[in-house]
Amino acid sequence: MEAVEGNGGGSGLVVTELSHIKELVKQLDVHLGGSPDLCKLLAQQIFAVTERSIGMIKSGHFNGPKRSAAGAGLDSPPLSATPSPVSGVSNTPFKPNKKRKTSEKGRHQIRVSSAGGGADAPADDGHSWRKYGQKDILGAHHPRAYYRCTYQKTQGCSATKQVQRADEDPALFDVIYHGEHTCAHKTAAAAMVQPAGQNPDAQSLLQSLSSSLTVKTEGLTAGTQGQGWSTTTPFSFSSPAVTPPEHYPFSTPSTPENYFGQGMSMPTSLEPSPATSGSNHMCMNPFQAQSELQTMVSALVEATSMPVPDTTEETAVSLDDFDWNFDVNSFFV
DNA sequence: GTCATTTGACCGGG
DNA sequence: CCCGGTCAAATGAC
Repeated sequence: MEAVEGNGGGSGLVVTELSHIKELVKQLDVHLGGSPDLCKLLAQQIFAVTERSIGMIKSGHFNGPKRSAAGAGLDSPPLSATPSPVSGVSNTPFKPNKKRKTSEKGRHQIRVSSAGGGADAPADDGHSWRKYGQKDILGAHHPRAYYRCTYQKTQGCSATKQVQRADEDPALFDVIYHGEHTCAHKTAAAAMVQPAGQNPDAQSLLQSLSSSLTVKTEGLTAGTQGQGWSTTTPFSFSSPAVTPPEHYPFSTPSTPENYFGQGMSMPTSLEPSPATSGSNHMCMNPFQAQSELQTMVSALVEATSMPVPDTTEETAVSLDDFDWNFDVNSFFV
């Protein structure tokens, strides 16, 4: 089989790695046994993104996001986290700058589905947000909502996010995260800290998974240089237990069913036909996909290392609900 | 009463 | 001047 054209010979390896990921996740499901459903949720996310990546690579269409914001000049978080505009209270009636430069802390854009279908916003991402503004954006069909961490005032958390419904598909939302959460308050999903490893086997698998992802990303970088995307995925997996990125796309502490009940686009609808890839909203380029994958995997690593909270052993659903047996090699026919 | 959301105004970069 | 991001008063929900 010849590798797919479009981006060097790296794609073949990529697909191989992706199929490997799926196998690993499968095994993970077995090893996790009575793990919380969050683990399962994340595993499903990994599956979905994996398939997306494969689809993109196969079709050779790495159409980036409409707005080049994501791939532009991210990262470069030159601190300055401690602004010193304090003196503003009292005498001086003059207001501080209401606008910040776009060179804020690290940004991270993701695309999520609405929860349930009719929702007007993506579901909880594990943090408490307070809406502080909404604007109609030129050229966009839907307004953009601005959120900031609920605990910005009490704990000085500077995390913010922007949520905007996708132009074409109202079920999808573009979420851009700014800054990192410094607040200690998180919901169950995001509060997973690193106690003691309860499932060493699973952790081992996940670490292996992480390695696969890293290799894959490198392959893509080498094969598709010059596309205009900046490989801005500063995720580091050198240590499995070190602070991973907090903002991973999905997480539902209370009602995880919402995601996969119907709103989530599942495997069956993920592989339409390569020919019509133009009208599809796969607005993530491979690097973004890898970013999502790595983020979710890191969350999984955390999840596996936490003790079972509420002996909800019954929640051990099987991943067999989805077609894990789909053959990656079929893409190369 | 407290807290979150709404909404128009304001600010500043491009 | 235009447009995106933020502020803050008004309003609503609990």
